[in-house]
Amino acid sequence: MKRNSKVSTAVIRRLPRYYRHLSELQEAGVVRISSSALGKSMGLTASQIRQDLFCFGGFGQQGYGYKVDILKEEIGDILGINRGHTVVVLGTGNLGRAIIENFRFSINGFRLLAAFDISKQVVGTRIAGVPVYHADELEEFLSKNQVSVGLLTVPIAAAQEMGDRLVAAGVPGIWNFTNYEISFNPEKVVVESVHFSDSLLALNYMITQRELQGIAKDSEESL
Amino acid sequence: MKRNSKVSTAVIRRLPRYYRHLSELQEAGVVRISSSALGKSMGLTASQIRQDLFCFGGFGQQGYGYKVDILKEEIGDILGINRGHTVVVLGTGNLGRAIIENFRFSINGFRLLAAFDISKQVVGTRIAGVPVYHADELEEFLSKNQVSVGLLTVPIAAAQEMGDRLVAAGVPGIWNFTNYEISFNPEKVVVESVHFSDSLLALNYMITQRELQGIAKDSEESL
DNA sequence: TAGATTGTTAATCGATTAACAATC
DNA sequence: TAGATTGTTAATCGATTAACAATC
Repeated sequence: MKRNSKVSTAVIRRLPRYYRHLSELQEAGVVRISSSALGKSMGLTASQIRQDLFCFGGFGQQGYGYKVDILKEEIGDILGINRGHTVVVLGTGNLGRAIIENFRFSINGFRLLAAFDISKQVVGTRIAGVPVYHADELEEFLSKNQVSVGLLTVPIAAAQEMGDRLVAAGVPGIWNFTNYEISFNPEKVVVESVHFSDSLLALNYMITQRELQGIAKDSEESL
Repeated sequence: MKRNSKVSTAVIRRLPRYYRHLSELQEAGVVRISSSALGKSMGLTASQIRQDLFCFGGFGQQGYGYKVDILKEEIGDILGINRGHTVVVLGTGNLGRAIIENFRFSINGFRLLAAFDISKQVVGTRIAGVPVYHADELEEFLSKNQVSVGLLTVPIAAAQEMGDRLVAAGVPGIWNFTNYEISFNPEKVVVESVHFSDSLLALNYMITQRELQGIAKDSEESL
């Protein structure tokens, strides 16, 4: 597999979407797809899809298109789905619990090893089969287990400190669900944040634009 | 306020980040900030920030910079935070419940009016003060209340149908947390999706790149 | 006033789209 | 073979960065 040394973030952000769409196609029993058909269903141009895949080498056949299962497999490899990566969850409040119980880690190539909290009520129990340890045991656990990603769902006040402890223990990835701009040495760790409020505010902007256009249109009509 | 008819999505996606950073600055008691200082703290260039704000007209003072409170207020207005928008939540499983209990809607300019579900155990109760109605009552509620956004946390199988019902009732925005590519008439509704798995897969890609670089480096060193 | 920093235009860079030869 | 569709280069478009006059 050819790997362009520098793949743009725009392409990287599209890869999971490709993977998801190809999974849906595969489930629907689609065997083969052309770049133009895939583009139509995803709202992208055929050219862009071919250009994106070209970053990693071609996976199609000229005159035929792409085999859905092969392309899905290849993109999965590029995303690192088969690398045996692992997660621990820090914080088992509502959100942490919801993710533990509902998010299909295995489908995304991750094993969920454990959760950590400080509440006596949950420490020592299991959530959806996942053991919950006391946060004091974090370092010991990390020294005994290869952990790829720490998922932060702790209260904002604890976010930076827990993150620092993960980084200090050599965890290479942080998946941040706290609505807080935690900051780490980018040499040591990759941070991916899910900011619900950024998402809602962007939606709010788009709705507002519609409303304003509606008003503008109305006053035009009333002229 | 000058509104460029066409503001790029790249700019729109940065607006909530500006808003969040300015809120943090305000809380920290910072009164004034220059584009270069804000850029440094957000990882953007000063030029980009000035260019972004220029889309909406200038909010700063030459030779001085930007007043944090004024800029925050202006960006809040651009995002539509003071427009009295409202939300209802569809689905009160773990994730829906977590969002209802933890997400600060009011800080983002939204009022959370109600939740809907089909489970007898929750219908008729309140979650964090929010009434839970039966999904059958959705249309009646929507006809009596101005609802701006429907938050979808229903099971995938129900996502499209519930979304269609929102759209049919004239709800202008859908905030989609189901990991499913629902599709609606873009003339009628704006959809903003939060795909946890896309986020984790992008993180996985970045971690994998690090690992591969590490290996490449190791084998260089061993030469 | 002098210094600082914005508002705004121009230049550069990068991403997307177009085009087409290669080939299945 | 003829038709279809990719891989890949070139052209275009848009976003970011640079520059600097305006002005606080």
